[in-house]
Amino acid sequence: MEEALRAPQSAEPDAEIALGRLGDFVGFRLRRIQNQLSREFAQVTDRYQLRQGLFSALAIISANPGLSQIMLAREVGLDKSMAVMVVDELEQRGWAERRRSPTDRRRHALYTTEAGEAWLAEMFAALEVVEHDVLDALGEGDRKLLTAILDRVYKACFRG
Amino acid sequence: MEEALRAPQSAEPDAEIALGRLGDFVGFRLRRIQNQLSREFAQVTDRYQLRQGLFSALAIISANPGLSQIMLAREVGLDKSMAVMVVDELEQRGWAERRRSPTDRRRHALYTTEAGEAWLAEMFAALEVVEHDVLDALGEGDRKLLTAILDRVYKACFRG
DNA sequence: ATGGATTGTTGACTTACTCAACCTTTTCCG
DNA sequence: CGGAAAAGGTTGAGTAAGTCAACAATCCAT
Repeated sequence: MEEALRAPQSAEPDAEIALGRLGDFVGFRLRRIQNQLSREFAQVTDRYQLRQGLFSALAIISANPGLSQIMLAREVGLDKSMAVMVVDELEQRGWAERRRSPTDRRRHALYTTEAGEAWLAEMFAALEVVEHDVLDALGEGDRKLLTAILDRVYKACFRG
Repeated sequence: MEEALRAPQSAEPDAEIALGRLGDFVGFRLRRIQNQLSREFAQVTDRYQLRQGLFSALAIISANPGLSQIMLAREVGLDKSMAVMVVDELEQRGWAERRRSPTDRRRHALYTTEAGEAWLAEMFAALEVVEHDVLDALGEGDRKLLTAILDRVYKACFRG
């Protein structure tokens, strides 16, 4: 980007923008990356015409069959009212279903359908493409290191 | 988390929620953490009654005096119309000002005011408190490692 | 000097999210 | 047992953030 697309009229300090003290903060770097990644991810999901969060919700359901909506909401960091809408849409598309929990009739136990699992596999493949550049830039070792560190950060977020 | 806060009535598989294949993706971990961090950060900024993004915008302006609104927008990942509103509010609060660029009269060159710098210092201090738990959980070494890795990830995001 | 591109601005619109109220069901405890 | 309290789920109103298209002013090129 330093030498490509050289615009004619004005000096373009495009790549030379300084972060200043902002660079000392983890949150800022996280935000930048996550913004960019979710933008690329949105390009994929837009192709499928579905709202964000649908995918991760279904993935969580798939990994934890029978969990309740509140637990789902807590895990993906949404309000319980948002979880309702997400599950609504998952059900409309035939990718997940609510069954009343036999032990606690307040709860809706969530399960994926076969179609849901098939779509999940499709999306996981698409996601791997999105993250491919990132994972390439890191080696195999750094990738594991990153996830390990991120996990510790995550736990610290909720503990502190 | 495993044994603390044992709720009485129902089995709480709170900490035992599996990530499944989702755990293989960097984007998911980033999203969780960033959600949590920005929530804590919002508690700070809410206390000051200001919109999100105001702080990072002013920090960028402070580190790059005279930059244009479009460059600012590009750096913080916003639409140029959003940059207008952010700069509007920064100006209303007397923290930044627009001056017409002498070399290109289309541009607004952005500068911080003294009050803006003072508020920035205040916010940086508040931010350090927010990130304190996170930085504590990581050692000094891991913290530098994390920022280094995140920088490589960021570059990969824009290069690829 | 005419046309095309860039910067900034405005307004309409969409979406994600929060919040408060509510109903049902379960649990707690006297 | 029988209420009080709490949890799960649902709905609807309201808000904040962000996209998008159109526009005026300015700059650059030929």
